[in-house]
Amino acid sequence: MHQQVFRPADCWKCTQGDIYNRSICRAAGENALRELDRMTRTRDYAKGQVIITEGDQSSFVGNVVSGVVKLTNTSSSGGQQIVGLLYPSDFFGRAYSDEVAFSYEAATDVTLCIVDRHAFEAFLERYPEIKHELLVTTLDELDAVREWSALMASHTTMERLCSFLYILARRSGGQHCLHRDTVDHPVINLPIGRRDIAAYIGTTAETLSRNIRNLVRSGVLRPVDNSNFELLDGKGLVERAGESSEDLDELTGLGQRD
Amino acid sequence: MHQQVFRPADCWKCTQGDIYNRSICRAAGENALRELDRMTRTRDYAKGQVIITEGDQSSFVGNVVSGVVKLTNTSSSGGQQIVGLLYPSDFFGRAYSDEVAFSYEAATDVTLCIVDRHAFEAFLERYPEIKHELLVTTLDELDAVREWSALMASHTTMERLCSFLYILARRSGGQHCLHRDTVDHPVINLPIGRRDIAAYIGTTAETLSRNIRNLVRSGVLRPVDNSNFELLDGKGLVERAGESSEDLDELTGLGQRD
DNA sequence: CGCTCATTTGACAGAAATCAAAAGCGGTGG
DNA sequence: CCACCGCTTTTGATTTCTGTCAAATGAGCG
Repeated sequence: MHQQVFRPADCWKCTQGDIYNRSICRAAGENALRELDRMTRTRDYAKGQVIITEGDQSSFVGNVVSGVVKLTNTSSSGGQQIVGLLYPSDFFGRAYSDEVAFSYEAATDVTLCIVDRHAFEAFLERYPEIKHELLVTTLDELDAVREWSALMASHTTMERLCSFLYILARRSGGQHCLHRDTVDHPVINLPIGRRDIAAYIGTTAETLSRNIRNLVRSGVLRPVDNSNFELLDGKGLVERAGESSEDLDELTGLGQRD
Repeated sequence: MHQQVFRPADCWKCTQGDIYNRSICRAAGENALRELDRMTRTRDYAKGQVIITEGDQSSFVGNVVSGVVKLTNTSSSGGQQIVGLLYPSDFFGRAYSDEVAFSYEAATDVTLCIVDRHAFEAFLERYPEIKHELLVTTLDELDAVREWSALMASHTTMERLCSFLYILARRSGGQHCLHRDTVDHPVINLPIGRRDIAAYIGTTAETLSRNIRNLVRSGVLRPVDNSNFELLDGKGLVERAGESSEDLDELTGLGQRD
């Protein structure tokens, strides 16, 4: 997935590669990185494993190193609602709160770089520049989530689906984890099941299925396998999203910031 | 709206009343408050006036003192989409960014307490405890917006409308600005027009109108005037929202944190 | 009062949810 | 390797809901 070799002793640094440059530790100096090395450790979760359960004590936080984590909100009625997807370099968990508001679940096999929450908070006090980075990151993400929720207020399912796919295309294909068949035809990977996607974009699995079929029939997508689609007509996708690509680009930092 | 008399020279303090206790300056000590007094000023905007335009340089930030501010996202297609509502004590504007992502517009006549953005950022460096408060506030708000966006993924318009109304009931009736006819029948005030509400909850003005009518006919709401409804059956409202009131309560800090 | 704009209402066509059933996929164990 | 099982996804038929167009009503304002 990444060319880089991951070194456990070097977790938060994660080399000069993608993750380091995008996670909050890009603001960390030598000393801070050394400290982080000592206090963090990596942990793997198999697809489907629950990492943190909604309502739990917030005991650790961290970064996604590889794979995709899904953020869910379990409504009292029992329904599980997707609230966001976390990609490599995204921060997860809840600092400065005793309780976590959402569940975190491994959407694929994932590797996380985790750190005790209280230790991390103490660490932030020692390194205000990193705390500052966390604040800026959070503000950016807030903007992104607001924009996302505006997008999800689109009237038709097709608009919402295309917005979702466009963002996925940029996250899964454009930044980390390059998967391309040809230069102009990125492959969009759907890391979660149809039912989850449907709930995420506010529809049902049936309607979602029909809309995907329409995109395939009209030549926008070509199915590779059940969870991978080649994007043949990016322009068509954007048109159907009913938004300009600039607007959609602002959202690339979907699950977590850019 | 508030019994308190607002004193310009005392803006961020805003007296011992509601606003002070809920805004980030609750973390401010004596010295910080004195400084804030000097650097802030209040400004009134008439209903409909634009406070900050999307894409503008982020030149000032502040707190809502009275009234309601609507946060909008202008899509490239020209459509204006409501992204959130800001009530008294809510922070507005964008710190640590040169550009603002959304427009801020006075939904009612409003009074704001404003401060130059760079001066405020410099101020935060001098008072880390307030910067900390801003971080915590932002994290809380992020959770709230995420939950809101999950709510907006409800399938039917009625569910989304009832969730919206429930939150409004708590914001406009429960916390500041108590308006009650009887103990159990709060009055819900709609600070924005139908068209805006419709866009906010992802439907059209026509469908919204029909859904409101249904709520009135089934005895959940009683119209007081065009923008105020008495909530006769709070339980019915929650049932129709398809969520438990606990879930909805977490969202009270809608536009901005709690 | 007459103007404009917002909101409501009605009629209708189109989109989406629902119910029911078939097909596809992934794992297990023979 | 194959058959079987449970699960997800797709498909079809039907009903309900929602968006759209058009027109009437109502509210605010000079």
